[in-house]
Amino acid sequence: MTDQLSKVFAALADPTRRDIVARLSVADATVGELAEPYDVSVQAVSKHLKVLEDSGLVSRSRDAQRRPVHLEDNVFDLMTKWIERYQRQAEDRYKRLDVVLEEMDENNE
Amino acid sequence: MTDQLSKVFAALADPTRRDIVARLSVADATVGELAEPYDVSVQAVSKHLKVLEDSGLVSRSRDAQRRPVHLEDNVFDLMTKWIERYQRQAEDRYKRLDVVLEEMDENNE
DNA sequence: ATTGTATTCAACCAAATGGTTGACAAGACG
DNA sequence: CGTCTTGTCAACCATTTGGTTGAATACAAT
Repeated sequence: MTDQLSKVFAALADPTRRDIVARLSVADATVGELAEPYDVSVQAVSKHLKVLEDSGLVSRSRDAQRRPVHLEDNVFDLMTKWIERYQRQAEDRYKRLDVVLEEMDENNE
Repeated sequence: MTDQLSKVFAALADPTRRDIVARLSVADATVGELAEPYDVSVQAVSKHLKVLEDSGLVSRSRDAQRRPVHLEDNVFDLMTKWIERYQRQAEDRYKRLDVVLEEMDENNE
């Protein structure tokens, strides 16, 4: 699982990580702040953030002993492009199917 | 991992499964047809299809001993809605930040 | 009735995942 | 200096994942 698209999808497959992303869309936050509402250890959240960082969804800077986490929203485009491509492809297929059915109809008249 | 969104993201985190979805966007296909180009057993592909089916991304009908697989493209909306929501949220935040910075600039003039 | 084709089920295995606890590193601050 | 805060690293554990092979099921076809 080396490609970024796989990593991004895998990262968002976890509800806790999706929630972290949701909260980061409002404001940057430190690891401690992010961990606070969850019923898991700070280390576990730190691991989640590593997964998110590896996927490119977040970046971390440094402020003394704090590590503010920032959402890299540009990565969303990677997903939406993939999704839209095949969604469109599928839709187009049904459109073409409609045409075929219409033609069949016309031939039956 | 019970919620559908988690299942859909997890399903698409695998390159083989993404490729299957891509091919199904062109046309329905049987398990055997889908398995053919990959260097894994038919059973492995059958498992992949089970994951895709559990996520709601595909459905299977029956035609004698065949099990034609069909892409349920409506599930894409589930993802795009989630993504767009937080993408917009993040963008709005930067817009607001821009306003703040502009105001600071104005005060400095 | 036997054989062939398409697919799934079952048991197994190695690797990855998400969690834990304990120790450590880097700064802030008394 | 010593100590508190913030976060990561390391080792460990149970569960899940993606693959395998072999057996079983469900039809078709001869």
